[in-house]
Amino acid sequence: MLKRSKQRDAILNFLTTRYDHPTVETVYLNIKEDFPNISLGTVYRNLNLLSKIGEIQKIASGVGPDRFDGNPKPHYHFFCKECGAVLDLKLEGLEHINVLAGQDFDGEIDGHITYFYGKCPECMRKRES
Amino acid sequence: MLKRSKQRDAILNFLTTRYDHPTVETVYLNIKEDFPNISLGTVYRNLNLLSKIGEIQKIASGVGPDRFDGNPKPHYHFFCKECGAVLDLKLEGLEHINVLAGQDFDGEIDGHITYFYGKCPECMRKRES
DNA sequence: CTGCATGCAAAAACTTTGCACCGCC
DNA sequence: GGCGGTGCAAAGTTTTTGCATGCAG
Repeated sequence: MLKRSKQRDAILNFLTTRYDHPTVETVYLNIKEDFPNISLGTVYRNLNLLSKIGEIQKIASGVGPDRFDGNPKPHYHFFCKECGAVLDLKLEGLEHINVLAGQDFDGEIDGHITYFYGKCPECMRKRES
Repeated sequence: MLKRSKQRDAILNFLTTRYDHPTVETVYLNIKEDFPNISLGTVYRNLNLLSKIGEIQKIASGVGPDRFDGNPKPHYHFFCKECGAVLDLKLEGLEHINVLAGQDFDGEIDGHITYFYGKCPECMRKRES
């Protein structure tokens, strides 16, 4: 029932070339270069669809628009408080915190969402100058 | 420069009586009982102000509207995937994960935001029946 | 008085959706 | 040709903001 489309292919393909976790708007503007008639609604629909079927990840920072990650494998993210950049972190899984959280809790802990924040390497460099 | 207002007092006071992390809308409707003329804008302004000065916490789940917590002390939250409830967790600080995250990262890790998700005690009970 | 806070409404920011049409299987 | 996907635009949701007025210090 899932039918392929050039637009969706292009969106997925674009996302795999970017490591800066672009917003919907960024995806839209870039895909538009190849598909001048594509609509924002289509980008939203496909981005949501792709994240639902697990081919990409949606990152909701809570500030500003959602961002998307072409890497579907679980990993952690870092948000720079200075420039707003979103970076991938090299970090082993933190499943053990689920256990900690469950120790004093009567419900069921299925997982967690964590993001780290601070100053990114680039902004550190700027400050030192 | 920070001038007191009855509305803000009422909002802060209301929040300290609630442990279910109400949304702006909920706060608005409740405060309205005592201040029928209060506007949603005022509630937003005060909630944002209070969280900025650290008297309350803003919880951005990424889905639906933000929620607010009258307890300013750092603690972790749990989101129930079934009923949407937001609960406080009894959980010691997880500062050690900041260290882990920083081990392979050239920037500065100042902190993290984590929330856990799963099934809350109440929804567990319902399922068992 | 001075200026922050409020109420009101408009607008901004972000996202979803209804509908007619298009194109793949 | 049937059905999912698209483009377009309208509408939905959540939040912010400009402005005149009100009230605390």
